[in-house]
Amino acid sequence: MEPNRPYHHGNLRQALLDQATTALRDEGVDALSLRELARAVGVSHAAPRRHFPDRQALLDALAIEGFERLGADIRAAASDGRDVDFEPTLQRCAHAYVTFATTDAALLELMFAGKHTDSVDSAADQSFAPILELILRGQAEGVFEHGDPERVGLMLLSTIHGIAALRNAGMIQPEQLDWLVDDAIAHFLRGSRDVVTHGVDGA
Amino acid sequence: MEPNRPYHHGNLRQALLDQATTALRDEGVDALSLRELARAVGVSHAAPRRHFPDRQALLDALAIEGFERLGADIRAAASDGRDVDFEPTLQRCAHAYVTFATTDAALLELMFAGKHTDSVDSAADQSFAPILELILRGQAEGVFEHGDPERVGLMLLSTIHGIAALRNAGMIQPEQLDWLVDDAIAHFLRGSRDVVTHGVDGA
DNA sequence: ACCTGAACACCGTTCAAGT
DNA sequence: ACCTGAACACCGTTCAAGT
Repeated sequence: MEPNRPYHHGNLRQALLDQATTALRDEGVDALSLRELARAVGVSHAAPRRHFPDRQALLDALAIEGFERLGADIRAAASDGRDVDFEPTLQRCAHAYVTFATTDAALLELMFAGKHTDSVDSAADQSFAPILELILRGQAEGVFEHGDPERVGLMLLSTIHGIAALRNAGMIQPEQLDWLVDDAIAHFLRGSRDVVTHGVDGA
Repeated sequence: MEPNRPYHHGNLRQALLDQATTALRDEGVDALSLRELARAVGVSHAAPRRHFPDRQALLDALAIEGFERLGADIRAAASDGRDVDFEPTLQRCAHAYVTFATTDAALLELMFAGKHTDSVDSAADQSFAPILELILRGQAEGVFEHGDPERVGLMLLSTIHGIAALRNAGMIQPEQLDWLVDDAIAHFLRGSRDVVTHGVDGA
């Protein structure tokens, strides 16, 4: 829309990332080619190189954007009803995670592929921070399982992530999804009946 | 070694699968090319097509072999001490799962990629059968969490798989792995209280 | 039945050259 | 600084042809 941009874009980098995000959702990782991205954006096949030295750099950037969006989704779910009960807040966060994970399954795989650089790792830490905060709050209120928050957080994350992964693998059916997430949350709460052991009662 | 085999192999299919398994472990999925496989096995680049119509067919076959091996590993862990306590048996199974998953991280991704055919799904079901059996036994003995075994099984599987996935993504450190798995198991047991707190020393 | 060899379309990556 | 266009090596897939 501007008159004097160099060739085609003021911001080729973001245009490529946006196009890649769509293509990733529609076609999967394997179908994601730098050449086709360049074509779709209207630029020569060598142009992306200025912004992403190789294909992996593009994938890393996508993963970082993914973690940022995931973190924002979780944060939104957490602050949505900060003034109310702990359990539904935690549930909203978990469902936000699973919704993200199932909506952008290919992106999720990318984010957890583990081939990425340090910058991706720190983006991941950022996105999980609100979960840790929530756990601390739950422990302070006495409704969440005790123990080292770091480890309990990894445990909760593992469970929710595992549910999402099994769903994306087709091993969990859509109808089971919400149930399982709520069960998983209940597993980590103190005092809400028969979840693990059966909690509260003395002995 | 035989004198009169057609060109190079009596069993090209298995030779390709074996080579692929090694390459997968050493180089990852992206580096897995049919042409290089054919080369490594000493056959023309078009030869694999008789056995695997396309690349995905090879990946599916690898996934099936993976599930068979995983199932065998779990079954071995389960029957290793069938006559002793339930908890250590379950722990051995879970550790077998995680060991498999972290040793063959790329293969695990393939197995849970979800793009595969029905034959892969049934192989997956087969490999998880011993877990379900074990849960039934644990419930009968009254030491394992109650509830629909199908759902509790998915829950347990999600948790263990999630731990393995986060480990492969680099978000869980090697030293934390065993701890987390044992904690996860304890989470599903009845009567062994306050699992994730600090366990060993008296209250 | 099983494999070969050439061919096609596509890709990631590189680099001299343009503006 | 940012992009183009040609070039290179590699790949998956196809198919007529060999044994």
